[in-house]
Amino acid sequence: MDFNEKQIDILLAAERLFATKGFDGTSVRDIAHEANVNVAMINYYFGSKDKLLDTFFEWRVPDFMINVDELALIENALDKIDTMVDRSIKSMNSHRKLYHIITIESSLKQRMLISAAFRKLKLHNLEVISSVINEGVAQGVFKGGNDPILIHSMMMGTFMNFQMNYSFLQEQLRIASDTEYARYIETTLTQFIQKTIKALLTYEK
Amino acid sequence: MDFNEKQIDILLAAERLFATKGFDGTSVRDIAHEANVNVAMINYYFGSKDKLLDTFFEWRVPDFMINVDELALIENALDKIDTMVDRSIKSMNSHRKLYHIITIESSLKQRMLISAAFRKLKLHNLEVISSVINEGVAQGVFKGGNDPILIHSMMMGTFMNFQMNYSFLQEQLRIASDTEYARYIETTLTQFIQKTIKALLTYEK
DNA sequence: GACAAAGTTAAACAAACGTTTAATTTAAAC
DNA sequence: GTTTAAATTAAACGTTTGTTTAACTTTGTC
Repeated sequence: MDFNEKQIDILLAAERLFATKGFDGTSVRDIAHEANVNVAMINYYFGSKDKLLDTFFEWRVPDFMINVDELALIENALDKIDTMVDRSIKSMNSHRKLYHIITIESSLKQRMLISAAFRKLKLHNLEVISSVINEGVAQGVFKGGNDPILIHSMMMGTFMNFQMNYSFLQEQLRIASDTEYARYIETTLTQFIQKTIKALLTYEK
Repeated sequence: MDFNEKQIDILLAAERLFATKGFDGTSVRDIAHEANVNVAMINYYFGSKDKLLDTFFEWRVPDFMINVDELALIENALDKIDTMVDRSIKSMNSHRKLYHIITIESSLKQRMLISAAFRKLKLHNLEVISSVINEGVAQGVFKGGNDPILIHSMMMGTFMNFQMNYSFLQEQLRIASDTEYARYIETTLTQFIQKTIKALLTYEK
């Protein structure tokens, strides 16, 4: 999975355009123009527009996997939650536009390659969360009876909501720039999700 | 805002197709075929494909507004949260496919009419949540320092995640049918969000 | 420097797109 | 029954779509 300069130009151009116009809303000519290459180069290198999206996702997907090794070093269950959330949000946020596209595309159509890879990713991250929670329950730090699927959904959903309602939230939070918004996600939003999960896992009744 | 039978056929056909294929992924010929009408009827009645989406949204948007009158009758702050969440989820869930499309479309493009109407809707619901929380804080039932925007985002995001990751979650939760999934959202997921908000608002530190 | 392979280009391809036209049918009004 | 407007149709409109072609240039190898 190594690409030459021109291929990377195309992948990055596609990433930018898909994020603002969607997959169907972006033409291969748009991509070619944005990447400063000839239209035919996209089919030459990637086969088709669909395969470009597949390749694109496979290129980025490893970045979204939660690192298990790092978590294994942490003993305290509450700290584990914090680190897990922090790393998850950071990885999604660093490629947030891609994550946006993938979520939309896999929710709309049967994209075999993407759906399969995306499914594996979610399954991995779900298992990591599950084990962190179960460990905390075993230690007596967390209350039982909380479905990890729901907690996982809450984390992913809250983050995604910040992508999908970007302009509304930027206005409401009085955030001027793109970079400040990204920083807000990695600080305030991350802390909110950490607090929410911990509140939930220690909540009586 | 009253439509004849044929117009409603078109709106319903569009709703079904947009939900599965997206707006750009659906052609006016698809819609015409699904609604059993001539292609030209869509432009005849709605002007254009874009205006069809606008009309479509305006047609449904009142259903998504949280009813303030009902909440005013409830005194207990915790009960207010429960009712507010229950009604929000119920309304979104009853038109969940439309909500799916609108979220995607308004996140991708500058759709003036939709964005404006959607913005008003979110603003209304956000204000309702804010007042419920502030009331609870004034009563001493809730801890202060929780931004209503984040709680609102959490609720909407968690719900939306259940739309966007439909097949993954259906598989993980071992839910066989569409109706059972809808029921799960209105029971288990609703309770989870209610619990999460209450845990958050009463959480120490 | 000849040769083969890879890279690159403009042009053309058929198919699908949203929309409009002009002709025809239906419905309502008098 | 005639007239007028609304509804409906098949066909065509000009664009744009993703993809392919065939000619050309660059690059690396012997």
